[in-house]
Amino acid sequence: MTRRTRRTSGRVTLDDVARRVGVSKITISRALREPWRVSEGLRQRIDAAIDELGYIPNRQAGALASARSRSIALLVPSLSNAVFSEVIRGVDEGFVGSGYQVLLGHTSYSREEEAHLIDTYLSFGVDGFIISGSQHTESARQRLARAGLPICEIMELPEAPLDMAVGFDHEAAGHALTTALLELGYRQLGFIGARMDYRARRRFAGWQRALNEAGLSADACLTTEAPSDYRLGGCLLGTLLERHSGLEMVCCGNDDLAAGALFECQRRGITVPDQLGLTGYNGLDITEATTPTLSTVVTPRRRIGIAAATQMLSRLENGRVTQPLQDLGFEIALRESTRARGE
Amino acid sequence: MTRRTRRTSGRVTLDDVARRVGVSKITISRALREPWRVSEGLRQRIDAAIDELGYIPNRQAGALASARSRSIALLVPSLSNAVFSEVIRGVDEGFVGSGYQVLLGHTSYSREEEAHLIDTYLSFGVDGFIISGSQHTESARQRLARAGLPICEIMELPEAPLDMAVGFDHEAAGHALTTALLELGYRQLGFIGARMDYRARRRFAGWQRALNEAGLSADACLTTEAPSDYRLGGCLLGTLLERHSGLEMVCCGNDDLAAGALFECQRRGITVPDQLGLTGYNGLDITEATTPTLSTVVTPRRRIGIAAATQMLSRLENGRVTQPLQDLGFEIALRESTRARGE
DNA sequence: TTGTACGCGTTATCAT
DNA sequence: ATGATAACGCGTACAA
Repeated sequence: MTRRTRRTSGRVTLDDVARRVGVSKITISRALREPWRVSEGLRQRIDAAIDELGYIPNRQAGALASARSRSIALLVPSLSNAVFSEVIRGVDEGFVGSGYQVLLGHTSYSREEEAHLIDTYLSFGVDGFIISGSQHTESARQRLARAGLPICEIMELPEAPLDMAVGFDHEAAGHALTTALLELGYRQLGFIGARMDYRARRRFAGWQRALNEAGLSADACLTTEAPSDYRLGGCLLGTLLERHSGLEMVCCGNDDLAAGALFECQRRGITVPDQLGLTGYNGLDITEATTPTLSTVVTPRRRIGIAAATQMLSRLENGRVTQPLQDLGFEIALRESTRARGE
Repeated sequence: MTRRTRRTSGRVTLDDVARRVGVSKITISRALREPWRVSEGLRQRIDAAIDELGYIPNRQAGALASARSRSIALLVPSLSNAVFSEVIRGVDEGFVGSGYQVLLGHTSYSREEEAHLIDTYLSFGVDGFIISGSQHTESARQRLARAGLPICEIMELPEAPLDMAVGFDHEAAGHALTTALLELGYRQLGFIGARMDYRARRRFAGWQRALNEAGLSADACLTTEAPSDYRLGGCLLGTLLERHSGLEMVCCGNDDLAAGALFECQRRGITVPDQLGLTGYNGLDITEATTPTLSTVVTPRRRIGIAAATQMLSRLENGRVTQPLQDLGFEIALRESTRARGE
C-alpha cells in the first residue's frame, strides 16, 4: 500500500528510469530527444539505465503531448498486386533514418474502404498521408481538408491535387505504347483489361485515342471489373480471339494479363510474336523473364515512392515544397513479344 | 485571452462535442463505446453533433487512458513476396469487424530488422504480435517476454513457441513432395533454392532426407542467399544443368524459381515434363497458369492468417486459447510439369 | 442514465 | 545543464 496509483501494466516508464538514475523524468526525455543538451556523464548513466530496465518509450503519450506522432499513412489499393510493393519499398526507402514510421493500409480498390482507412489513420494521429490515386469520396476529401495535414497523391497526375502529387500520365502512356506498335507496322490491334480502375481506364483511353488518330478500328476490346490475374489474362485473350479474327496484336492492361495471355498462346500453339504480338503494362519482373520476354510500359513505381516520401518529409520538416506536382514519366520497352521494326 | 490553454491543433475533441450537445464528455465517450447505455434521444443528438463537427476520436488518448490500443502488429519478411500477401489477407479477414486494427511491418528477412520493428510496435502500444517465423534475436525474445503480450508465431511449427503458433511442417512438406516424385519414377533429382531462410532450409532438408532414405544421390543441389526471383530461377537451373548431366527432375525451393526455371527451359528448347520435370513450392497463382502448369506444394497461407487472427482475438477477448499450436498441413499438387504415374 | 475526479506517460513552457 | 508544473484527450472508478 505505498502511494502507488493505477499502474496496471508492468511497463517501464520514463519515471522509472528517472528514479533509477536519480534525476527528473524530463531529463531522461531530453537525453533521448536532444542528447546534446545533457551532460556527457549523465547521458551514459541514463543510457545504461534504459538498457537495464528495458525502457521503451510510449509513443501514444508522446504524440498526445507533442501533437505529432512522427508517423505517416501510406494507402495503396492492394498488397497482392506487385505494382504496389515497389511503391511501398520506395516510400520506405525515402523515410529511412527520418524517424518517421510508415503505417500501411490497403483499400481493396474501394473508395469507401479508403475513406474508412483515412478516418482510422486520422484517429491514430498520423502527421501526413500518401495516397494512391486521385479518386476519393466526398467525405474523405472533407476529412482530409479539415485535418489540414500534408497529403501526397501518387501514381497519377490529378487535375486538382488535394495538396501534392507524384506520378505520371497513364493516358499518355497508353497512347505512346500504341503509337510505338503502329510504327512497328501493326494494324489490327485488340485490348484486354481487368480491374478497370481509374488508371486502367486512362491507359485504355490512350490506346483508343491512338487508334482513332490513325483511323484504325478500336473495337476489338474486352474489359472487366474483375480483379486481374494470370488465368484471367488467358480467358480474356481466348474470348477476344474468338470474337475478332485477324488480330495481329493484343495490348493487355497490365503485365499479369499479358503473362497469362502468353501462357494461353503457348497452350493453343499460337507463336508469339510471329502469329500474335502481346504487350503488358508496368514492367514487373516477370516481363523480363518469360519466353519470349514481354514488351511493356515501364512505370517508375519505386521512384514515385521515394519522391513522395521526400516531398512529404520536406513538407513535414521545412514546411514547404518546391514542386507540388511531379511528373516522373514512363518508358516504352519493346521486347520479344512484339515484332522487330520493319519485320 | 480567455482561459484557453495549449490547444494547438484545431482538432475537434470529445469536449467540443459535449459542449455542443450540452452534456458531459463522458457521455459522448459512452455513446461511442457503449451506445446501449445512453438514452435513445440523446444518442441521436450526439450522433448528429459528431457528424456536424466532424469529430474523430483520438486513439492515442484512448489507448493511454485504457492501456489498450486495440491494434495488433503483423510482422512478415516481405511485402513483395506473394506468399505473404495471402497471409496478410487472411489476418485481415480474421480481424474484420473486431474493432482491432492490424499494423503491418516487413522485416526484409532480417532478424535485426524484426527486433527493431518489435520495439517500434511496442512503443505504439500494440495489444499483440503476429510474427512470421520462429527465429528471433535474443533481444527480441526478451522484449516480447517482458511485454507479456499475446504472440502468435506463424508459418512454421516452432519447437518452443513463444506463446501460440499456427503453421505447418516445412521439412515434412519437402519430404512428402520428393517422395511423391520418387513414386512417379524419378531417380535423378536436383534442387535449386534461393533466399535460404529457415523455412527454405527446412524444405531442402526434407528433400535431402527423402533421397537419402531412398538411397539416391542428393548432390545435385544449388542454393543461394540471394533474394528469389524469376530470372534467378533460370540462372540457377542453367548452372545446375551444366554441372550435373542426366537430371530428370529439378525441385525448386519456391514457385518463383520454378516459373523462372520453366521459362529457361522454354528458352533452351527443353520440353517440360518430357525432358525435364519441375516442381515449385507454395501454390501461388502462377503455378496454375503457366504452360505446362507447375506441380507444387500448396501451403495454407490464407488459412494460417485467419487462424492466427482468430487465436489472437480469442486470447485478447477471453483470455485463453484452446489449441496453442495448430498444424494446418499442406497439400501435394501434381500437375503438368511432372510426368504422370507409370509414364 | 448521467456526471465528477483523476490518472495514463509524455512533452512544452518557463524557471533556476 | 536540469527541474517543476501543467497540459495533451480520453477512459476508469465511483458517485449521484
